[in-house]
Amino acid sequence: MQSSFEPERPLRADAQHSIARILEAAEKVFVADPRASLEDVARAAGVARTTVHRRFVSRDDLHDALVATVNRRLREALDKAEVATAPPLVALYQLTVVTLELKVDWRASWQLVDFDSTGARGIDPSAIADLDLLLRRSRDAGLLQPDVDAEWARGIYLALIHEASARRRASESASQSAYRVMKTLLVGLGNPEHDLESLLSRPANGRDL
Amino acid sequence: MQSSFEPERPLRADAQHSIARILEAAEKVFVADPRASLEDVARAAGVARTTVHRRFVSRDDLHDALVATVNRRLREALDKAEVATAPPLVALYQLTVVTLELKVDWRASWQLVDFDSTGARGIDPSAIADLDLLLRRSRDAGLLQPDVDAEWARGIYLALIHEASARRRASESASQSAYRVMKTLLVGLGNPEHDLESLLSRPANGRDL
DNA sequence: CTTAACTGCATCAATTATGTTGCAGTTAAT
DNA sequence: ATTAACTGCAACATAATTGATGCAGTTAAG
Repeated sequence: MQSSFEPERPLRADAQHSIARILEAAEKVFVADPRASLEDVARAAGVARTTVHRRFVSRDDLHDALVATVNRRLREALDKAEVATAPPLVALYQLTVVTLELKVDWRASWQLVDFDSTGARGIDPSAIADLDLLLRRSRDAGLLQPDVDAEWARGIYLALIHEASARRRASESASQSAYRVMKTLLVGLGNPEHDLESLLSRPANGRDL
Repeated sequence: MQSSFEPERPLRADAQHSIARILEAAEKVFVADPRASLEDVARAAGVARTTVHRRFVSRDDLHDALVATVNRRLREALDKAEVATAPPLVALYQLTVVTLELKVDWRASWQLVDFDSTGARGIDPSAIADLDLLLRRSRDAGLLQPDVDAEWARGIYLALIHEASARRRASESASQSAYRVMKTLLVGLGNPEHDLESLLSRPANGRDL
């Protein structure tokens, strides 16, 4: 929210309920069309358009709130997975399951998150830190390649989750999707029978492939 | 474009030039803000707003044209890579290099493409067919796992390219990025020293991880 | 129960985006 | 060189969106 430092008393229960409904409706509507009007959002939320404006100063404010929602849920997911203490593979798997659901349910809001900033639209830096911690622990446990690039690993992990959530079929359970992601992350799609390591042995100059 | 079946004579050279500049400007502007107005686009293109409207009936029409541009370039990339005849690994690598550039230069337009449709905003079905052909050839050549899911493989490949293009650094050359993508696609990020195959041995139920 | 908060509705204001038209000047194509 | 096409500019029209306000009725909270 845009308000400087929230000095106000807590909102009444029905107001909080309105906010929740508006956020959920905004997510639904913006998935279908990011350019949808706030009136569309209000209609989907079952509230009057003025209520949307009362709760969110502007469209930007609403966007900020959606990003905040994603950040909050991501934080919960990280905490739930116990990234700092659980065995890396277990934590990675748990995190994958929950984050998959988060990306399925909050796809449009997720896209509003700016992974390169820490402002109102930025990603929670502690979330990135926790994710990196988990990946580092995975590497140190011998799970990931010792020389793996941290940013690339993080990006790939999130990209795989994104992809899995995008083409998640009704027939596939969350755990199956998570399994897919983990397997692709760790061993890729290559045939283990084939000696791919030698085929890919020229990191200095990719032209040699 | 929206026009039903283009019965008109070819456009004059300067008009074609305007169209090209507008499309490039639209790409630039929409990367920064998908909600930007057509006036912003016109300004960036160095033409009058009315010219934009003359060349593109509506905002939707402009979007269609951007999608068409992506489809055209993708087609060129596939042809250039000789996906049907070149050795799979070579073709895959060539395609990766060119598609990486395409995604870097036309990021916003790429996002307008609907991979699940074949309409005006849909992806060129022949492009998907060619990509699938290449992946099938790769699988048959023993490069990919024999039981790999076609849709998943295609999605992952594009997701990796997307990720690589998103965090492509100035310091990294196109071929280096392509190498990264290929390696991750084929062997993942897992440590080959570690017996990951056995860790990941329960495809039926991911919970057993 | 009392009160303050919240909502819906109607209304108004201001801005912005979209799209069209006419005209004068310029430019590509034959 | 002639002509048709194209562009910029100004002007106009319209619609959509955003945002604010007042008021009456309802509801949560003490």
